[in-house]
Amino acid sequence: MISRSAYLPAEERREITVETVIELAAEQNPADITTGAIAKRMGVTQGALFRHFPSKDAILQAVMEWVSDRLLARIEKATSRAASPLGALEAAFMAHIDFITEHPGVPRMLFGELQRAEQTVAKQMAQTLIQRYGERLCLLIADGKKRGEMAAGLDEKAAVILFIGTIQGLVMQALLAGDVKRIRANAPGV
Amino acid sequence: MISRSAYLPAEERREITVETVIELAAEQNPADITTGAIAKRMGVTQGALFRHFPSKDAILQAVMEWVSDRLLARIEKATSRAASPLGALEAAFMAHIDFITEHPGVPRMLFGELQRAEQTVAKQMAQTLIQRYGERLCLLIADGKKRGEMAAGLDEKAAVILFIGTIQGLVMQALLAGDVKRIRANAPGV
DNA sequence: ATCGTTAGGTAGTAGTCAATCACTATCTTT
DNA sequence: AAAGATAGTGATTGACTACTACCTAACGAT
Repeated sequence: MISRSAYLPAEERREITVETVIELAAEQNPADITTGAIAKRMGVTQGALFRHFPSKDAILQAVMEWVSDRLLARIEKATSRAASPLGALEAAFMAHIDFITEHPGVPRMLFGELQRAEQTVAKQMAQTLIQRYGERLCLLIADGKKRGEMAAGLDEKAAVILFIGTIQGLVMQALLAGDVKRIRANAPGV
Repeated sequence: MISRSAYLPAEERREITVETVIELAAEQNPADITTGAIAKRMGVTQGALFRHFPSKDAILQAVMEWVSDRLLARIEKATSRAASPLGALEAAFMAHIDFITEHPGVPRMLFGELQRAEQTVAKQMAQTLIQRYGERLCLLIADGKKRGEMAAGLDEKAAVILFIGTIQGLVMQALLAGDVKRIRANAPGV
């Protein structure tokens, strides 16, 4: 069959919706992505979205789930391939940067969620994502200290803040320059 | 006169408005601070705001101006008192952290502005603020290299990203924990 | 081929928001 | 004390939002 069917199955629609939101987040403020804008980009009417999601927040929730799964999986994969803890950290860093380069909307959505006042489910997911990420890094650093790869006096929590902060800094620079590719160019130097 | 007059002069109202916005930004998502919420906090009606500002964006613009002036002045003051470039960097770091601790809404507003898609005047001011800040740091680092305080091979731009990124990281941690004081506690360690 | 199920369209509703405007209260100048 | 100027009120407007109810078109199993 060459021609696609006019209707998509529900699961596929949900997937496409999530990807569309991340796509839109790369172009505009995640805070004012409307359901209308999402639907328009998908080539459907606005009301159709609510056949697959009970609310807008449920959409954001699905997005955070998507991000969590993919990002953590990539980090896991990258670190497991590395020989030493230090190498694993570097691999995690580059994997993270690669992920963001592919999906520039992701850090914006994450930060946007964290900014929210109400404790939504989506915000909770963003929080646990970063928390789990931090723990993973903490383990790597502890491991590195044991093997003598890193200074024993190193404060692990501070190091984690530095690690994530550096990525945030790169993202912010890209936000300022409006240029996503610059991230990749600067990353090795840092 | 003990009792205040019922009406405030325009200049004072503008000042209070700006401070109120920063206050609100510390408690909720800057993106959805409404003119109604600002007015309510000030104890005036919503319409009254538009007697002193032509639009909501003009209010945000005034806020960014307020932030720019105060933050840069503090950094300048802190760095000028330091004996060496390295000491100046440390002083700038702590001055910045202090400023954020006093006004937790500031980084949130800054980041919120940078996220916006449209090129508003407020966004431009945020951009130039960070740009000028970065240049100032760059000079300090270059100076430090000359005096041999820092490694000559150090990439200045990367170092600046690290510097600002670290502060961003601390802010994000506070955002996660919902605890502003933690910033100050962790700062020296980093 | 038929019929129940599911995806999507159409056309709304209720609510919120920034901005406006006619009016009133307060202050200042003379 | 009168008059003009300024600060603030309160009601309203129009644009935009998430969400819904009802209907139609396509699908899939028998």
